[in-house]
Amino acid sequence: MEELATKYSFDDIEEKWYNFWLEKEFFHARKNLSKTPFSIVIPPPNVTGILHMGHALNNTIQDILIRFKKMNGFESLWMPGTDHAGIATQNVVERKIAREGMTRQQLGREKFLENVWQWKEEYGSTIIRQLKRLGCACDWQRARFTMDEEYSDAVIEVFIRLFKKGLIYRGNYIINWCPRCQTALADEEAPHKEIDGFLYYIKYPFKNSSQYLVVATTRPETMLGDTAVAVNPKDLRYNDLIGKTIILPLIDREILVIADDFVDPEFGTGAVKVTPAHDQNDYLMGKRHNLEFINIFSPDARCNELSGDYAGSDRFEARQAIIEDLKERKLLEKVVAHKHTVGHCYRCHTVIEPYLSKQWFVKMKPLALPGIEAVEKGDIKFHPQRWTKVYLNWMQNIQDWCISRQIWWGHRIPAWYCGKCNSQLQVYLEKGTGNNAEISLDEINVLSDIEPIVSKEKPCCDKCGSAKFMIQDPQVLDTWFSSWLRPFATFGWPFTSCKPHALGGKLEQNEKNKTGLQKEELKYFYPTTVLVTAPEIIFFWVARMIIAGFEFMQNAPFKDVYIHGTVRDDSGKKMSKSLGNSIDPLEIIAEYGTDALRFSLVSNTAIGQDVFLSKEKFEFGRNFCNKIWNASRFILMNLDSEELGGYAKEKIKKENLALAEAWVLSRFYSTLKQVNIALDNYRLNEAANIIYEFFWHQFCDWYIELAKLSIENTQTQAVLFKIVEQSLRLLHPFIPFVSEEIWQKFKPGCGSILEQSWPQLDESFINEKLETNMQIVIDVCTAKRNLRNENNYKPKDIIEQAYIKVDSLEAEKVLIECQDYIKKLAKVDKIFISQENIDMGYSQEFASCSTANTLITIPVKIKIDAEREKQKFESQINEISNHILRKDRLLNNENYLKKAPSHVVEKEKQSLDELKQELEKLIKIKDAIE
RNA sequence: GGGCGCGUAGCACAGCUGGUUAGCGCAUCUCCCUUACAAGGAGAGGGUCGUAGGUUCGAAUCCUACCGCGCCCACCA
Repeated sequence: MEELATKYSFDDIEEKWYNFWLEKEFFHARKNLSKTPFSIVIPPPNVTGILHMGHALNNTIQDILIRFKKMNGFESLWMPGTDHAGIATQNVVERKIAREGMTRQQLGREKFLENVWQWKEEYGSTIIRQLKRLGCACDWQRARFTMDEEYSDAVIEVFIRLFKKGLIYRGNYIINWCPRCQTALADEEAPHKEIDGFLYYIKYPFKNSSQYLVVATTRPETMLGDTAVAVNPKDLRYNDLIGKTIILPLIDREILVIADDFVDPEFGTGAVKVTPAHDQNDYLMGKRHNLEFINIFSPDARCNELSGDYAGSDRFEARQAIIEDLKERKLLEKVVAHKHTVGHCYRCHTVIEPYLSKQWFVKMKPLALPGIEAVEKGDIKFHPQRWTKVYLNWMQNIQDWCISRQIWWGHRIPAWYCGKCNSQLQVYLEKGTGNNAEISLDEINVLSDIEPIVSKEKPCCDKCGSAKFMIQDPQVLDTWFSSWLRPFATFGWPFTSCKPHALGGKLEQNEKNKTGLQKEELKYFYPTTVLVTAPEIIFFWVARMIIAGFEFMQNAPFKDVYIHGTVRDDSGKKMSKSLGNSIDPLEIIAEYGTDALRFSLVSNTAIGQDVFLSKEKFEFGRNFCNKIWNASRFILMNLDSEELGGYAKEKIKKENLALAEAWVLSRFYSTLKQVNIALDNYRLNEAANIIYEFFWHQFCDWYIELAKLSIENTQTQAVLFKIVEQSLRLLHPFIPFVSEEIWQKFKPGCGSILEQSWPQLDESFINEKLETNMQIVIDVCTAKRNLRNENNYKPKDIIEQAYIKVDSLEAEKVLIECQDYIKKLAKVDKIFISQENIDMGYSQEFASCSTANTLITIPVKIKIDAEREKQKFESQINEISNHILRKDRLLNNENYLKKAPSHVVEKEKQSLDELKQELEKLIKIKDAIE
């Protein structure tokens, strides 16, 4: 047997086993009708992503479930992949080329996209490599990227289907515009944050009058686009002003005072400036009152030619300038500090500009209905349950989804316009920019007035019949418009990519087979079993996947949704790169090992609760891995290395077992039982902690120590072998690397631990009586150790003998049988066990201590302080008397006896009896001290 | 404005549908380098479970209010 290091070293081991698993294709799942499928679709990381603690937690949870189910005989599929992450990736590449002194506009669409693809090839798999380091058992052969050809087909197909159903439309609305990314954003992509701003009170003078109306606004710069002032019709202060004309300061436009219920008389002055092109509410008011929509900004949020003297200045510069100018004209009444919420771009955090533009939308209300019903009926369950409400609330109030983005990286919208038949597009054709056209936002707005032909391939124009002048819509789709198809698009749905092509219009045979197989696999694995994700993307992704599942597959995409908590630092702040408080999982892996990271993470994660982390917490997992390593090392050292195979076969016969052996087996199987329940209910932390407790504090602390007494014995060896080998299987999903490494030493040449079956629960080993008996032994040992510690005896003060007096024949029997255990664990040479008056034998040469069934005395060479000894027992007596008092009262309570379940009462009675006995015993002992 | 979560030992957390004397880890203190493991072993101390009511035979657990902390959603300019 090779010498093993006394410290577990994870260097080299992790990569070695990961490659081994890959080579053996353990992560690859196939349709297998003899097995039940278990499948998970990974929340696809962005290609720009690097592994952070949130990923580490999310993927560890999934990996545990995947490995657990695989060992339980399921066909376990973990479908991986990455998202193209339109805006995020485009931003990264734009920054990169900016360092080279270029802009994407200078490069042009085609060249820029080449750059992005290049970047993706180079860096896009970073996160995949990192997931591998984490040990993820993903079926990498199936990895799909949202921009893969096959996947893109699904995206386009879905767009076309929804369009044909009338569920995709174009509309002119106020959308969230990010002036930095220069694209529209969905509502979910523009989270509102509270900011400290000001409320500016501005005087709006009436025409031909010295009077004015004061309006309050947080964004004075938008006044350049004002086309009315609104008051509440019920507001008596302003009633007679309705219909009057105001001269809009700075720009000298005549606007009217209108009446609208929207206006809250309580807020500000009760008079609101109305900017229909730059505010959601004002837009609606504009519609109601037929106001003019004046867009004063260009897409980069600079004032445009409609903003008079301010043209060309940035929106925030314009704000300052306008304030100054208003002050100068004595039109600024006052400025008050004011907190309000403002939308921010979820990618670059720039303040959103509400912007009137023509965009593509998905009509969500009808699509959401089956997804609402499924959750209400419980066909899809959230864990923990509370997220159900969050989901339902969003689904029931769902807004139409803005899916067009004015960026280049993404799936291009399959809408076409004929440049020949639409005179507005002539200019555009003349530019000769064709399919890779770079179209400005204004031009997009022009396009939006033209009826498109929606088609995957370039279509022929309805009017002129030619495809020659067809121009494709330059916009791309929201990344989530591809992500929401993941549970089925990853299987090749809708299976159109093997279209008849050049070769005589026939499918090649293997292509045909491939499609057939994919269809069967989709049927087999869909719906997937569980989705594991963070609360942040319930709306972005979870809800939309459910919608897509019902719309395109007529079925929910998964049955369970496990929402885990957010990873926070130990002061409760969300871990993020920008806050600089993140702990890099790769650093932890390097320092403590992957298994330590995983085990620490999981044992710290109560279901659905946020996880608070600090670096020290990872020592917990590391120490445990080391403990497992050393326990295994000890066992290996004592097994016959030539005969390892024999231990595996050795049948353990219950009737021949010594108490400790029977006990540890009983403990093992109850542990297994509890672990199974916990894992079936997604309570991973509980499962981890139960195994931890068993392995360390029962198996190692007690059984291994006792096994040393009979380590030469084959049966002891067989028990050690069995427990450690089976425990490693339980541990494997949590700590795959170290469990494999050690398991291989116990069962060399037997494949992988991952192929082994999960331990079968054999309840016949679970025996309460036996656990009680073992507890007597444990109590005695603990008491003896205690005696020594509490009196602070030095070794020389003690004569290593113990006199144990027991109060029952049964306990006596157990203790006599287990003398050797006590000698070993309590460190005594001689034991005298007797069932006699427990109060006898006090003397100043003996220290004493009582347990539930015994009184233990040990001879010491120094004199016992009788007073102290007496006090010790007195305080015990006090404590027990209090319990007795309480229980007496309880058991004398008629209502209790009537209403409490009988087993509870029985237990209570029994416990009272025991306490009374113990009290009696303690009193006797105390009285004997004198 | 609505919704959700959390306040349990110095710190960070468990405690599942209410039922023994409320637990784990870290930290602290004492002893021990006992030939698997000092990343270890043996022990100890430390909590009126945020506050106040209520329901109940019985409350950390259920209800109500309040006080703190955090998150999410919402068009109050």
